[in-house]
Amino acid sequence: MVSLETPSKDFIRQIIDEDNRTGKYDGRVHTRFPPEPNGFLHIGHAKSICLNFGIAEEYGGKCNLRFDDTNPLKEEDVYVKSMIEDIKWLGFAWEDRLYFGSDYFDQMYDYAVQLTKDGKAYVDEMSAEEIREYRGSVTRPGKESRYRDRPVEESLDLFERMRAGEFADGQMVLRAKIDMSHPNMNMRDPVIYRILHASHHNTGDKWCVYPMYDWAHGLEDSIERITHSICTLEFEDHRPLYDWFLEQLGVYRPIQIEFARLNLTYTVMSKRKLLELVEDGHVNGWDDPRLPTISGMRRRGYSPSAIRTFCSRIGVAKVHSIVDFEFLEHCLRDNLNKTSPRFMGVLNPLRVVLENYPEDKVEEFEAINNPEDESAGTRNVPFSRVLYIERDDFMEDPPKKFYRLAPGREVRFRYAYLVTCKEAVKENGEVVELRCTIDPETRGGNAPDGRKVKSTLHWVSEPHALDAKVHLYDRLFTVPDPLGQKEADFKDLINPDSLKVLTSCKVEPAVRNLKALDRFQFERLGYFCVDPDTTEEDLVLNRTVELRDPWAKIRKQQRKE
RNA sequence: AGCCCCGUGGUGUAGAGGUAGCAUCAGAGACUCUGGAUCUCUUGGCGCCGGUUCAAAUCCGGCCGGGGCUACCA
Repeated sequence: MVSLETPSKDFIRQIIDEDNRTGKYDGRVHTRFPPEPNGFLHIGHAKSICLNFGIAEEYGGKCNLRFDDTNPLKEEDVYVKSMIEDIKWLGFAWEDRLYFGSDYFDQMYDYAVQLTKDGKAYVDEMSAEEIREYRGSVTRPGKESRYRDRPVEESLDLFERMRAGEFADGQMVLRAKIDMSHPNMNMRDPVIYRILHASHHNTGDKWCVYPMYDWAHGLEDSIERITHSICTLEFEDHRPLYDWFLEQLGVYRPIQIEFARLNLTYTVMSKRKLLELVEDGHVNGWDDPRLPTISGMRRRGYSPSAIRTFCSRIGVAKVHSIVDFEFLEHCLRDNLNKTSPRFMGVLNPLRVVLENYPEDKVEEFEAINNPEDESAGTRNVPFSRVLYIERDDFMEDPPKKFYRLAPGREVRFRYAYLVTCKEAVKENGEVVELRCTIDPETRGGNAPDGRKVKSTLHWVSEPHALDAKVHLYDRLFTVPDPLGQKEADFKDLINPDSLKVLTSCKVEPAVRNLKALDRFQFERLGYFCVDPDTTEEDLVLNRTVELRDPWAKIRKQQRKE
């Protein structure tokens, strides 16, 4: 019986529940993630990875990592390596189940021979153009090839010689014999083997005939005894063929289930478009932090956990959809808030001199590393007469709702003192320095008389400050759907401010202890991570995402008014 | 034009004949040594028409709308 309190499940998990209930696969759940190693993994793949590995985990089943490498012209080992790194980083394990479609080339070939023997496949010598012509169109039935009814023995002989390398690329192909007038184009005698005199990243020069996707994929699933073969919507029309092949061969049959791929606003997800951005130099490589690639997101400072949470919370369905970028950022902040140590850093420094603070005095204040995690402990931050604060934290002529520093106003310097601004020193009309005083009674940040201040600012002590270069990243495109614009090429819609480089940032000394890719928060600014390009001399930081910032919104509105 | 898939707040999803829920976004407020976090509240939705039924987001029919399919790619 079905439990009364069935938690909400997506349609795929509902199918699996039903299959488990009826014992279709004896209660086994075995999935696979089958990328073609011809590019880099992106957040869209992460959805599929989380789905396949996630389902296996939930049902106490297994998930294979299988590289679908049936086209030697496009596939390379470097992609295999990067994909393995990315999937591991996301936190999934396939134990000893790392497979390649090419592992099964012998079996696939044998099955093709069997199909031919059964009179259900034939060698066609028509050219690619002719085959295309004969296929007909979506509204017009196709025509049968003149080679379609050649004797089985002849096809067998030709196929054997195709494999032996007697023929040139494109000279002939092996085709399934199905139905040239089938309303589903995929069933109009699909090609299952083609000649390709190309070296394969795994099998080298052993083969010069390679199986097509439709032939290979179902067999790979069948050989691995996959139960639920989960793929994206564009393979829906291929399912009848998937089933047909396995049925004709009389072999084990998984079921194919299709779901909608992930789309995100303000970015592009197709491998081809990403490649274009990389090759044309619009971004700096596949791991550019502006890209939705796993490697780019890793370098940007995304956590595996945030990505996994996102993938599970967006759900799975068959409707085409575009998820708001803001939702990804929400999942990111939610995770980073709980896990990131805090530091103070000033992006656009403004010098502050505390006139009543002794010249050579240095104090240390204890700062909380993570208010969300007591076990993160505390650290000491040095304080002295000359400090830097954020330029944005001071206004000579503050508008309504600006709570920060202004002439005559008192604010708190985090963990330190209440500070009052006495004067703004200007050069050529620009504020270059603030002269301020502290209230010595407020050491630690609280006034004995109980008076309150409206805001707390972060600061960095000038003599102790570390210099840093900071990359500020913003969305890659200026519009939510860069590919949906009729009149414009998506590359013309790239946000010119997607990357800003700040070179004179000042950060507290404790940041020195961080390693490449370490994630942290600069209080009041956002989440950052250490860029791998960081050296002993040059500290390079990447801004992952800003903190939610109500003041920025107010400011924006005020400017409009 | 043929075949296949899909229509629930702005966005992403739940619902399986009986009070349309959750999340995000947006707006308002409380709290705060991060204008962060947290907490409270508010706006907003079943594509359309008909049928079945005491009762339809749900079942049936028609329409409208969106997407996919004509590689020796995957």
